[in-house]
Amino acid sequence: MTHLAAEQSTTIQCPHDFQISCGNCRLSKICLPLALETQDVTYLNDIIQRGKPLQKGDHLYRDKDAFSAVYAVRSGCIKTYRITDDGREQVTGFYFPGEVLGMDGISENTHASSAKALETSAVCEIPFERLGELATRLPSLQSHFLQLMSREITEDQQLITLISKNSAEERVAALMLSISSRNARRKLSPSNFRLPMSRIDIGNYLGLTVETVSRVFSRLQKLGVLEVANKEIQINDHEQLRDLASI
Amino acid sequence: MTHLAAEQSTTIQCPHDFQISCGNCRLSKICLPLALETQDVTYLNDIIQRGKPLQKGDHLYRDKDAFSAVYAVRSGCIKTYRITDDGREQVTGFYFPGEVLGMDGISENTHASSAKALETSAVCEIPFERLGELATRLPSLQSHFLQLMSREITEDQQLITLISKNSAEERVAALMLSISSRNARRKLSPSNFRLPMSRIDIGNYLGLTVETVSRVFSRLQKLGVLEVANKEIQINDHEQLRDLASI
DNA sequence: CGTTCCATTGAGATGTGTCAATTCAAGTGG
DNA sequence: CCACTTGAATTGACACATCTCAATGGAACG
Repeated sequence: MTHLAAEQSTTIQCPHDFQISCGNCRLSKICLPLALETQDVTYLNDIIQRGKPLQKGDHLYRDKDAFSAVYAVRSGCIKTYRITDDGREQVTGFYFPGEVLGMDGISENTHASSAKALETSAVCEIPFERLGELATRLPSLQSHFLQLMSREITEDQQLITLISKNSAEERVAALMLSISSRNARRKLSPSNFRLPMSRIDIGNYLGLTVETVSRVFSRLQKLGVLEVANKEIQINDHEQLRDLASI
Repeated sequence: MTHLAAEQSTTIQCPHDFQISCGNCRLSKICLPLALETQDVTYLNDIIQRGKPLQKGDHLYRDKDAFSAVYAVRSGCIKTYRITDDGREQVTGFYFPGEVLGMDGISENTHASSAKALETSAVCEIPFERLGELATRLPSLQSHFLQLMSREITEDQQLITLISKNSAEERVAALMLSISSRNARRKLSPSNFRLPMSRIDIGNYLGLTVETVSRVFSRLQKLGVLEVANKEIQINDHEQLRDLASI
């Protein structure tokens, strides 16, 4: 890809670069630093650890691992999931760059879910102890972190509503719109993107079988709302898609 | 101590009493004060406001109300719900004594759901600003509050899993077990209780229709697992109920 | 003591799941 | 570089759990 080639030739803006700091990160406007003054960002930056990128399939953490940090995605995509008592998987979220995950581990000091990279991904590790200390000194950090957790709650509740009240078509349409707007937030195309997750993951997340997801995509394509070529999605008619999602 | 005893003999500890304090509240062991030292409990107690009990059907707050406080239930039961874009209701939670609600309002400074009393209920109002200030001084309060929010997240994710992976029978069984264990936590009978919510609310919460809920209750009764007399529930066989819930 | 809402039960409709077959994409080793 | 393997995605036919519609019974409350 031309985009990637350009990044590599300059060596500055590689999204997986783990030498980057919060201060010069493209994502700081939508990530944790959001509410902080320039000086305070450096305090936050100082406690953050950046390791080697995760390869596709690597785990960031696993269910029952000791909880020590929350994570901000810098590139790639992470899915979180839990295993039901009878051994099936339930996908609970997809996390894109700028989004923070791992907060479900706080209550029991143990992760309540597992997190796995859907493609090569870089994450910032934010040690929770030190974040807590810092938050007592920086009220705007405390309040922003509470907001993040609260947003996680409202998003989970939206998903509950989506799954329990909406048809297969509406669920898939809603997910496509969600991914589209999260792309827009990162200044990427809201109409053309590559899905990082499989149909299986999509179905699992939305409470549907793979077959149903596949059929819905076919139907939406026949309607001309979007074009699907394996994982490449092109949204042709946002408005109609919103109508179909009843959102 | 003697003074307290005297109080009890005269005005018997009414669960709706709004003169009660965190220090002498029966629920302090499972509620917000949980992690606090005796002295610190009084600080918390000082910022808490207790009003007149809510009557059945009264709203504690409504969707889009300005967010100013979270609430701890002291008696009765509160349901939270949101209205979907097409005007239908989605019940997102039932809150029993000792449980804290309203945290979904933090992210947007506006409540993301409505909260309504299912029966006469008393609540403690905890102004969020002052809780935040207090938390910066009492680390154990900060961490306990974060734990509360984190638990809300994991519970929502459990509900997502329940709705998207389990049959009607499993969902109803799981809810009965949840209510049973929450009763046990408050030293009430885990086998005999009165449901504060209607079948409609149960179905709505679990992503089922009223009719399906009703049929499931009938089936469970026919199996001898529990006895249902309108809202009175008696669990005869916890183990079998757990099996049916696959939990 | 009627009115109203809630709960139960039955019969039939339907959206999604299940099972199965085929095609397609990606990765691997000869 | 090609054959081979493996998993992902699509499509069809059929089954079934739950929904919808409808009727009745029961509880609660003024």
